[in-house]
Amino acid sequence: MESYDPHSLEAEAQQFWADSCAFEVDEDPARDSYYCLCMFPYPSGKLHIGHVRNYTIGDVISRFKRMCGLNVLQPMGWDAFGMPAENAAIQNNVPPAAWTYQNIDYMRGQLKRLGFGYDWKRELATCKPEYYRWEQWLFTRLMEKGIAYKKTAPVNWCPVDQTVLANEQVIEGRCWRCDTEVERREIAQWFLKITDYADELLAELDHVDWPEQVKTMQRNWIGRSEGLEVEFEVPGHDSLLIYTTRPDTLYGATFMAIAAEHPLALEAAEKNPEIAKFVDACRKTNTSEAALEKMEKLGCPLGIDAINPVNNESIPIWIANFVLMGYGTGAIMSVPAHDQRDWEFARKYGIEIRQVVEPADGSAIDLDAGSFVTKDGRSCNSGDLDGLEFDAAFNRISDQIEALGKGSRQVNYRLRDWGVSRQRYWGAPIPVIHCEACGMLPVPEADLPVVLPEDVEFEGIGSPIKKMDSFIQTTCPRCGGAAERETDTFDTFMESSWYQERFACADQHQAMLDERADYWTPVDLYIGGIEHAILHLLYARFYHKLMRDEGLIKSDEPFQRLLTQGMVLKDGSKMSKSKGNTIDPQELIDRYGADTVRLFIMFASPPEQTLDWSDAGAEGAYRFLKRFWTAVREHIDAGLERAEIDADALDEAQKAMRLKLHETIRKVSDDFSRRLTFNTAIAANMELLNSLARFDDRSPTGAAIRQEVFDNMVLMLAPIIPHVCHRLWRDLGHDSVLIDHPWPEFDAQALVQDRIELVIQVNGKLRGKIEVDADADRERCEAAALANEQAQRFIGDNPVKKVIVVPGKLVNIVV
RNA sequence: GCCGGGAUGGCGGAACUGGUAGACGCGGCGGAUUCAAAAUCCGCUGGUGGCAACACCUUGGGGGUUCGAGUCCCCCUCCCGGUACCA
Repeated sequence: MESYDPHSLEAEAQQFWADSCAFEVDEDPARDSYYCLCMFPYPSGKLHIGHVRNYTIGDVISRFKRMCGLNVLQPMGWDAFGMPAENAAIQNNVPPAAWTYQNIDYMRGQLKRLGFGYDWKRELATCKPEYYRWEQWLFTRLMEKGIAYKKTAPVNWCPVDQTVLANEQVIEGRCWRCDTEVERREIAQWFLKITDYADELLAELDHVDWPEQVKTMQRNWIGRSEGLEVEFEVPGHDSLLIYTTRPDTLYGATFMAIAAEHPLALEAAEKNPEIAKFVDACRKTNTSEAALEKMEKLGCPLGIDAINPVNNESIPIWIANFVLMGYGTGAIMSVPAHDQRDWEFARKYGIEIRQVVEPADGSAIDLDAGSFVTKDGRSCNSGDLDGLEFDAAFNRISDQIEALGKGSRQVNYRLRDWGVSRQRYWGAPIPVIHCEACGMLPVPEADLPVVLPEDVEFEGIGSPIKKMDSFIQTTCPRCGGAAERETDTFDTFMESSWYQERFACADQHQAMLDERADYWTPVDLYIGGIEHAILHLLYARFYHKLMRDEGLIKSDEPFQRLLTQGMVLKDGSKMSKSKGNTIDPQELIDRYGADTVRLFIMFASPPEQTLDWSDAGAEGAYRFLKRFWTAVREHIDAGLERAEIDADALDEAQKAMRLKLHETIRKVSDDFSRRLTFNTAIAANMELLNSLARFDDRSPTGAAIRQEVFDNMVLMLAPIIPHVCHRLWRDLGHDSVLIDHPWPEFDAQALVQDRIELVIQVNGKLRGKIEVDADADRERCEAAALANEQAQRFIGDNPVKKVIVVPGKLVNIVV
């Protein structure tokens, strides 16, 4: 008998798909399309096991949808710009472009070896000018619309390396390369006004078929709030503008806090060395929110007071290290009695804590123990707000402030505008020219793309184009005089925000998108890691709306349905190169073949669940494939005569075998289409094979049932283990092409049962099982249960209080 | 800190709508086959007690709702992801 040889049969199947261009698809208005997209990889070197999981899920669903008759598009490309290429360049003296293209070639080979059904003619890499030129083009349009604008924002600065650091490059407040304490620096950067779209981004979450947890995270991230903007006068200086969602607590404001970079702070620092020292110390911190929230909260009195507009009281202004200039107005009002952070700050510095909200029942609170944070109380110590509940107090004080001309009601968002400038080399150049005379100008469309020079040498750690005259020197598109190019590049989230549309028309070189984008998109199913739940998925939604408003596409949202794959962890933590715990699947592919790797990763857990990786069970997947192969081969080699199956003439064992088969088809179909739980679909097929191993009927009817089981198993498993199924389908005597064969349907008649099992419980505990006619009514089930010997034993002399019958399932006797 | 998840045998997981906890697989133990081993096949395998029939216990911890809770509610612990310049 021919033994299972995955490597040769996988090569053969892959050759067949390649020769027949099996996965190249075109727009066909007569057919329903299905666009299944997996988040494209960053070409870091080799595939890791998280990629294998992600892409196997996508391939399984794509192949399944194709068998359901849909016109399926499954493309693949490369998110090719990013920091690791620069780090590799610095370490190994290889240009980032060369390193990246080399990685792409290797990883493409790995993807092909795994048998994923991609339409490779649509392949794209975001580092190619033909791709990023359109991003540059859209950006110039956004500059003209005022959606792209420039302002200063904080970055992490290493004073020794003289370079900007990513948050990831700051380790416990220090530079990852030279261990120097990192400073915060304000520099001018480009932003996209995502806040203009905040309401739409919020509202349309209701129209997409996404996991509720992801929608919740995005809602919280956008963080819409209604509050009051209030102006506090500062005698002798510009007034302070603050925003609060708790204007009902204005009477409890006992200090103001401003950022170290605030003009008032800088002004005071010039005169007062104490303040200057504090302001300087405030800069020695990471810009990340987590770091800011967790660091010790420190303050320094400014020696200047602000006037609270509600009662004209003078309250001190403090510089606080937890207030950032870039976010909001760089100033906040502090109400220690009703905000925990303010409470801790006030206790530390001996600032007054004044209660202005009391519990609705009038009971006392202990402000020595902590702040009292609630919207379910009543105002007190607040002038004419006293006794009012939150909404009434909010409205009365807001009316008063507005009447005084000291502020107005405002809707605010936690969401901040998207900073897209990076002071790095390996990214798409920002298409802007600086002219002394004419200012900042977008690069004219005819001059696009602004091509990033790829043949560069890294001297030190900064971006090489920042000192490359041939790149920088240009002429002003308006006055024709000498001018300089912007040397910052785009955030790599820009490229990954629109590739889903570009895949629909990747060969279009006259425009960013064409009408094919409207045929394929929105993406029917987008699959990728849960770690992208906020940033990438929010930016992509925003970018889609920008393209829509530019007339490039009709739909409102890019991804109709979202499947968030759980992280693949190793020893309980996220895999990363820096931790050295990435898992290379190549060894498993070499040893067992692609089908085993695909089967094993899909069997290990359901897609959305976090998976702590261990390859200990791979042998089991390989064993199943061998058993399956051997069972089919034995059936074929036996060559027994097969009869037509006559459902009415089957014996008990034959009926039971067909019942098991059709139950399995029903379950697996549901797992594939609704639940997306491939682990249970595989388990059901394993059970089916186990049942078949015990079915040793050699009669013509038995052989026909065995053939029916194998045909259907091959069809059900084809999306997961396509290579071996491709081969077995042919060997089972079929001329058709398996990938285009319709998905099997279960035979309802085979599922009909005469007798079913009922569970008997006494007081909710399992005490026995009985068999009854499938159509037995409540009374008969109850009577049969009460008559059961086991049940009797546990009922004993106790009176039966109640009997609960769940039809078809159980009888619970309550005593 | 804040936001979102998670916790079930030695391990990965199953239990889909509140109804038999532990499907399926790994590992382990025993057996068949073999000169022997690998491979393969068959059986057993949550814990405690018991010769056994069987009983009791058990889904991170504590409380609650219910005839019945892994599943729903409240509180807590630990772990994971995100936290705007990792992608």
